[in-house]
Amino acid sequence: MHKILIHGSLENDINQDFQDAIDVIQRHSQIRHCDNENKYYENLESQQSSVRHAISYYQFTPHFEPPGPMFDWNESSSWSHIVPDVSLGPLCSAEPSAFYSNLPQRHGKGRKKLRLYEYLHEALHDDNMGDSIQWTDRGSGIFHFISKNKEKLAECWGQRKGNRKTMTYQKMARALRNYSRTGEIVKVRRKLTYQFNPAILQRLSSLSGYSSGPSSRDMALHQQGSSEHVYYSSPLPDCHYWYGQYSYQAEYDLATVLTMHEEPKIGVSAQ
DNA sequence: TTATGAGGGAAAGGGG
DNA sequence: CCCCCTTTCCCTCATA
Repeated sequence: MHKILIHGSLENDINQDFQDAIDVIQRHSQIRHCDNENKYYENLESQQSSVRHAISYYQFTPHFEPPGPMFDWNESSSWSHIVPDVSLGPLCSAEPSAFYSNLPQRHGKGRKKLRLYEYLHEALHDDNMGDSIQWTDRGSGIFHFISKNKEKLAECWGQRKGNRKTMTYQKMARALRNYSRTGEIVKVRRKLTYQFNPAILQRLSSLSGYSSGPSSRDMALHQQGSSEHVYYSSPLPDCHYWYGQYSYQAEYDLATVLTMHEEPKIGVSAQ
């Protein structure tokens, strides 16, 4: 875990983050064998309602379908190429970056409005947003915001939507919290860290063509995680696995989620 | 103690 | 008008 080859300004953030991740993993590798359930129930007391909602939602929706039809932009969009290192200046421009500027009009047929989780997935593959949002573990859809620049991403989101007032991280995070009820994204117990629903992630990935062609940014992150190979060995969990393991999530912290891939699955998803 | 992040109620906004 | 998905505001709580 010594050498991390990251270019430019990301280095500090990533190093710091990676260090934190290791930290957490080490700290929790000692307790995860016996403490997962305890942690869950412990926290359930404080957030029971929303978590239960999420759980029951999945339980009664074995084949999870995201609410509503998805956007219909196809993978021949500009997603297949990555702008290497284009600076956006202080913030993103009023117009969406060149990277995904063609997306909005691709929503013509079905859902018209871009959803926040879609935007975040875009940003995750946008080099220009690398200082604001990054994959923590792409394989399991875990990502985090960079504290220092998270407001930039929020502002871009707000501009994209054409909101009247400036979007802030706080407000964006409120919207993110709404997802914990419907399940598109859940909170991982680590600062600024969230996780896509695997079904959503899969769809976003296939639509964006990113499952096959990682950007340079992804490669860098891949390298970051390579010293802990379990990061990227994660198969796409099925929905049962998701709600059984992750969506309680909320109560599992990053280390638990990540290390879970090497643990035998707990028999929660039996149904 | 302060700063920062997190959680969520409530109501308004705005598109479909 | 209703519903969905936020957006906006605001308050409380947790923790580093």
